[in-house]
Amino acid sequence: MEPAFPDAADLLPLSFFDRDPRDVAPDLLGCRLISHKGGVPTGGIIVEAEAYLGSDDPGSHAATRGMTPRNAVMYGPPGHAYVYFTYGNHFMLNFVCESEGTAGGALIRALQPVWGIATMTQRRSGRPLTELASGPGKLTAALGVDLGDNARPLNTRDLCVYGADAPVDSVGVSGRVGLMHGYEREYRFFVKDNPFVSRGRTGPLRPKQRNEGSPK
DNA sequence: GATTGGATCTACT
DNA sequence: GTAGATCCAATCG
Repeated sequence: MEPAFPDAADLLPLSFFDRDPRDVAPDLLGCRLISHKGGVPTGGIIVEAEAYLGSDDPGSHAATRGMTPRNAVMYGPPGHAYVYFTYGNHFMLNFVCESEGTAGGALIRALQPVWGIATMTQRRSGRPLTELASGPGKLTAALGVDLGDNARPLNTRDLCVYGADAPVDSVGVSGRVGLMHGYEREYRFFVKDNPFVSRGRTGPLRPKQRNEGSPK
């Protein structure tokens, strides 16, 4: 059955995020993320996260061109959700870190489903448990997170983060996934021996060669 | 107006 | 298991 629901007293204070993302990301492992979309609590344990810095990080949105309307949230106060649309179909969920005025965030890449599994399974078209949230786009779909959650504080009923119930067994570190620049930096943290961690890269990373004739 | 960007999904070997 | 196509928005010139 489902483990006990986290107590409100376990909510992470927003100050938890007011520091370097490289410290926040590993600390998020084992923490519990829960959403209340449609009145149904869904969520689980964070098992994979990546750190993104500000202007000094080539893999960050903030590095490309400073602040833009899209990534402005990353410069805002810590402890807020930074949700952004990509791939035309998928969302990415980040937690804003660092003090207001400094860009920084932790990207949540994988979740171990715990609460509302039935609902999440429906949202994921009946996929097996291990694939409900084993990826950034998958996990937002499972939780029902969308652009409406952008800039939302992480201590509200709709979306909140609780501290770790128990320390994680073993934390692994590796290079980040899916980046064309800055991927060599080892800012990716995950729980070792956990089947819910995303596989990282599978297919070729850069198709690059598109439109080979194929007139239409 | 044109190009870039990255994860997921589906089909096939 | 592997490979390729898809898809929408933001950014750039």
